[in-house]
Amino acid sequence: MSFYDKVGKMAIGSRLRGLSDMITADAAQLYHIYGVDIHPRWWPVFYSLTQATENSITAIGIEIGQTHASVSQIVREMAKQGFVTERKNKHDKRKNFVSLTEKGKAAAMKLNDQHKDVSAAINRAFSESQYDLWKAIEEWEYLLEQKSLLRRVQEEKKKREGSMVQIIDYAPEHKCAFKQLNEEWIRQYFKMEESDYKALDHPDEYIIANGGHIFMAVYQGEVVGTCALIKMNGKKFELAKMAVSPRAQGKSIGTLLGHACIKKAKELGANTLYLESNTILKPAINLYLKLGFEKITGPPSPYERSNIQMELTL
Amino acid sequence: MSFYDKVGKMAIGSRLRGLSDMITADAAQLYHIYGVDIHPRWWPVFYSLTQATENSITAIGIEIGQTHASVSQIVREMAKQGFVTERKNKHDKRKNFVSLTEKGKAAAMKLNDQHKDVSAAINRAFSESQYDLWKAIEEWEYLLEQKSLLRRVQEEKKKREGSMVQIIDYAPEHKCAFKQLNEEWIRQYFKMEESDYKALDHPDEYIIANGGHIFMAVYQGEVVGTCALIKMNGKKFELAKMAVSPRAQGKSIGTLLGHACIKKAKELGANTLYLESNTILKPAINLYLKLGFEKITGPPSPYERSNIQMELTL
DNA sequence: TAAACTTGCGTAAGTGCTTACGTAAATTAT
DNA sequence: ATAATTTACGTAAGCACTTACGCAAGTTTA
Repeated sequence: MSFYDKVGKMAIGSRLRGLSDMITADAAQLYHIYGVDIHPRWWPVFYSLTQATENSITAIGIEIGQTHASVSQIVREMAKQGFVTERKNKHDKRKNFVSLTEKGKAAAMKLNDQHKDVSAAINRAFSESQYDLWKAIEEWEYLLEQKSLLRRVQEEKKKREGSMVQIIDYAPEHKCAFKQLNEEWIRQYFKMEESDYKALDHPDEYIIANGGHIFMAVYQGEVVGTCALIKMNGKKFELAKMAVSPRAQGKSIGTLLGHACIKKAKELGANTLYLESNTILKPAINLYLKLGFEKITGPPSPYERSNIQMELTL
Repeated sequence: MSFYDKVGKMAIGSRLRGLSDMITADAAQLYHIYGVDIHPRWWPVFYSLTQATENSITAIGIEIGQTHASVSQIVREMAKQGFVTERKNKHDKRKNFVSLTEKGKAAAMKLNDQHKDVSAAINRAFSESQYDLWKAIEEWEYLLEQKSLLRRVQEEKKKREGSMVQIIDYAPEHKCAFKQLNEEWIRQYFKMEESDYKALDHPDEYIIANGGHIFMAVYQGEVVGTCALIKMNGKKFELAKMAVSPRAQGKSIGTLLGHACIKKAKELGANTLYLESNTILKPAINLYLKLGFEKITGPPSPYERSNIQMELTL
């Protein structure tokens, strides 16, 4: 079994390149057949110069879709062989205008024939083929323009890693992790407050014994996130103490914790979920919005850092 | 209008390359995301070494479809970074066995995840697309394997040039060209004989006045080929004095002359065409066979160089 | 009107492969 | 058993581009 088959379609890049090489490979011989002693890479420049009698380096580059540096090199080589002449522009002395010499024009004539024949050969190959390579390339160019391969892979990574995250119920051995995960982000953006210590040091009493719930997110055997449901009254719970380790970000762990909390709240008979946050925590606010929370104006919060309140009706 | 559009499908090579670059462009960043500090081009070697714990340079090259030189370079770079170790083979001291170090194995683990995600992303892109790029590439690989682009272009060239060849009737001003074209090839392979001079110096008397016919092939204003029909008796004509200038070969001029002669012979009421040739003139014999002539054994020829006789029943 | 920026170009160096070539070891032929 | 060939590998250089950088000439801004 070949490498391509083993690796699968991931090798599409190499394969495209291989086919391109296959097509380009004969190019050098081709020019020989037509009796023009030029390098294949000169062709686009030749073509460009037959369209406009005179053109500047950069303009040619733009036209043929290459860099000015590449054109500059090609022109130097062509000039050495006497196919083109260079001439500084009078008005703008930076510009280097290039034009075909008589020898260049003669070669261009022959290249024109070659262009016809190559086009005909390729068109014939296209008509022989069942799958439309041209359209397929166009489609992929479009697809990758819309969303780069990098982004596509990142999405797959997130999905795969997300599926490896387990959301489990809080247990006494998580007490330390519960506090640490929260303290980490609070200290980064704000400072620890009185109410923080109450909840983080005594989750059993303040949250669970009070009819609430705590979830922990586990990734590869390590606790990397947490989120709590705190009972406010019979039908209303607060979503609080959500924290995800920075080392585990980009795995949609927040979303998973959020969904788990919403589900649990419903089970516990809640009809409303409430939360407090701060607008400088943009990714968090975005997450809450995605979960369906809406901004409200409620009673003042005991937390100093709170500057936004949100609610979700279940 | 872009260069690609102007040039048409001839640019398929560049376009393939462009797409390949587009796909490969993100590769470097990709590795960074997965926390492995390697060059993208190392990937196939990594992959190969995870399959077989230890392998030689050339064997890896064959597996991943690259040259041993390429692998040798990659391995040198990888070894410098401590991803692989090299070990001379005991039995065959030429061989250099390469294997992953612990660091290499750790990186390979991460690369495995990356492989999964990239494959998934690409497969998803394939499922989003309407035209099957993969099959299209496969088809083109096959098409070009069957008949290289070079040969395809040569065929188109022949066709185009053939269509520019005119077959005209002999006129007195062709006398010189008629002799020259024939003398050229006869002297190259054999020597001029008595009968040659008779026909070539006096085509009007020996061929035309005798009820035969002569065709001349003209390409770009120049006489580049000729062929004569010599009347043997009422119903039988000899196809003779066929000559094509070496400078005009590869344009199917022989075929065009042959067809013109066959058509004319029919018009002149012939039922049989006869010819004499020599088996060292392989392209000529092939042409005659293609025109429908078959080998016969007839009466001895007046030409020394003749060692084969052929006939075509009209 | 000087300073800051932009544009056009050339040159150098890098990229990821390849071909070409040289050397040593192993195998086969004589 | 020596010579000729093949194999395995490393190194260099080439290919067709690119990016990076520097310089000079133009243009805009303060």
